[in-house]
Amino acid sequence: MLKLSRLTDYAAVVMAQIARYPHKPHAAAELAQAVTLPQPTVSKTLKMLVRAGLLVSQRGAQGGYCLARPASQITAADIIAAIEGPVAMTECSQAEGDCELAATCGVSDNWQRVSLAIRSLLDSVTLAHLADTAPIKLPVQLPIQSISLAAESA
Amino acid sequence: MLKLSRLTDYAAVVMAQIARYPHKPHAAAELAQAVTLPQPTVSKTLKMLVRAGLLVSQRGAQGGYCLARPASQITAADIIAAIEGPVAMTECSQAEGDCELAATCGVSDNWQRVSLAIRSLLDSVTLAHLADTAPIKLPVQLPIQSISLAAESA
DNA sequence: TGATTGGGTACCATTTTAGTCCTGTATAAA
DNA sequence: TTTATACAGGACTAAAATGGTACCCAATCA
Repeated sequence: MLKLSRLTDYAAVVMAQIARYPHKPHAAAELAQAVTLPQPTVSKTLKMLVRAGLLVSQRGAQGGYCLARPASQITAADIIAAIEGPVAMTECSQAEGDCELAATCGVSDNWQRVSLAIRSLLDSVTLAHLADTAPIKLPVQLPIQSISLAAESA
Repeated sequence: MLKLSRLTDYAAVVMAQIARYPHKPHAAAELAQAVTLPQPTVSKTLKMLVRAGLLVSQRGAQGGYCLARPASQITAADIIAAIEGPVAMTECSQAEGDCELAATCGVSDNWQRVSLAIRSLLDSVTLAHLADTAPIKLPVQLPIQSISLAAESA
């Protein structure tokens, strides 16, 4: 289904929640309550986001989590990567030379292009967009034939 | 990682292989050999593709698999859907009302838009493109601000 | 009639995912 | 200085998805 994992989904929701009140630290318990999810799970997600550098944490009383940078500078791709690792549609599009089928498959080049296009789409969507209740404006897909700018050839 | 499952990858490779020689039926064993994958696995994949209506099969001696329609009318989204089910990034973007967090999450609308954009990207890539050894021309992502066409608001 | 080739299903092993818990450490306030 | 608060890290378990295989049946053609 090309689906995000559940944790990634949680991460987005939690990040959005923080983004809406960016000026105070948010404790895990508070966030868990706000998004009605079990606390340990939310905690786990938060830790991953810190390790990825998207959140900063403050220990101790009155501590909690804050965005590491403005919501407009955190992308959907960042959040996905924080939980699931780098966005890549196929095995071979993440690391070079790992796929010993490359010779017979003859599809990898084009998959990688698709992967890249999705990646750049996700790069263009920021947390500020996600957290906004108004709809994001996304490019509508034009027919391929009408597009002049092409990916570089391999 | 937002990754395709391995079977989906196989499916694309196998479909591309058939697309390159569209005029004769291809036996599972022949295809397995061509793409150097175990035969039972290739068979399984082929069966799924038939059930999804992307391939037609012919039993008996000299039988095999053919494309159900021209490669230019089979999309990447079709292939993915055949193996993994409909393309949808989040739980709530596939079926309405299944996500009881919708009230607190406040992100679902925008995720759905992103999901739709990816979907239309995948709809625009055909098997003919994938099977082609020349690079596909894909739209380069423009900055969101510069895009005038917006998704309909909910 | 028998060889060939796909169809369907059930099954198993492995990996991934989700979720929980425990113990340790930093911080702020009393 | 003490104590309550809150994050850090890792281990562990349960459940689900995934990948792969095997088996037997049905259709087709020579």
